[in-house]
Amino acid sequence: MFKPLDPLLNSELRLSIMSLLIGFEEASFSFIKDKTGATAGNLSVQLQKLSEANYISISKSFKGNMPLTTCRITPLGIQAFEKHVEALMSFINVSKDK
Amino acid sequence: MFKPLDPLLNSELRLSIMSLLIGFEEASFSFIKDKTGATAGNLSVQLQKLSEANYISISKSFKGNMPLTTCRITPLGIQAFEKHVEALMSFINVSKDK
DNA sequence: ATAAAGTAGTTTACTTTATAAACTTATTTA
DNA sequence: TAAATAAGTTTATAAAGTAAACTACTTTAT
Repeated sequence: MFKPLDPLLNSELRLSIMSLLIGFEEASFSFIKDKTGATAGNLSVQLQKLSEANYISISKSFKGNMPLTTCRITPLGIQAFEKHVEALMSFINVSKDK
Repeated sequence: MFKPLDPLLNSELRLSIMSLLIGFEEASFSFIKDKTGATAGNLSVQLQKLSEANYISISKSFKGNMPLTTCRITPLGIQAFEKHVEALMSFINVSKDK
């Protein structure tokens, strides 16, 4: 009846991150922080979780002298996001005969 | 950019309950338990939370000799559900200019 | 030159939330 | 009358979320 939700994506911040990366392909730590309004600490933790699941890749470099953390969504991440959206839909369209 | 999710509805089981009650108008504890596959304990706790928020109403009666807990969604619950769905949509349709 | 403020994060400690196991109360069946 | 079943609730524990404190370095002001 209901398709299972992805626990990793059933978090407002992590869903925001994934949603951003679906749209932007590539985004810096600061950009994501600004767009989501998350605290740096929380963002750091959630990015690591998504990275550990291979939903995103994180690369560290420098922009001038400043550290720059760049995030991208992976093919697995895109797949997981789409599956999660499908699952969400199963909660939204409910009819009695299903 | 992203509309805020309702913390109460951002839980798989509570969303399932609300989704069921949107479709069925009225459902017993056992029915919800069967449909969601939740344990009784977890279901009891989550129903109480939804009830405390006035998203559902719970009425206790007897069917024959057996206790019967019947749940209904309230107008506030319907409103919250619809708002939450709208918020979810904001995470699903992302375009660069928003 | 150096102190103060800002940038870009990470780690840690704490709080909240979710969940299952254990319990309660009563009923049916063997 | 003992054992199993039904319908829940309470409570203890595990997992998750979050902010505060910290690290490390850079830029700006004095």
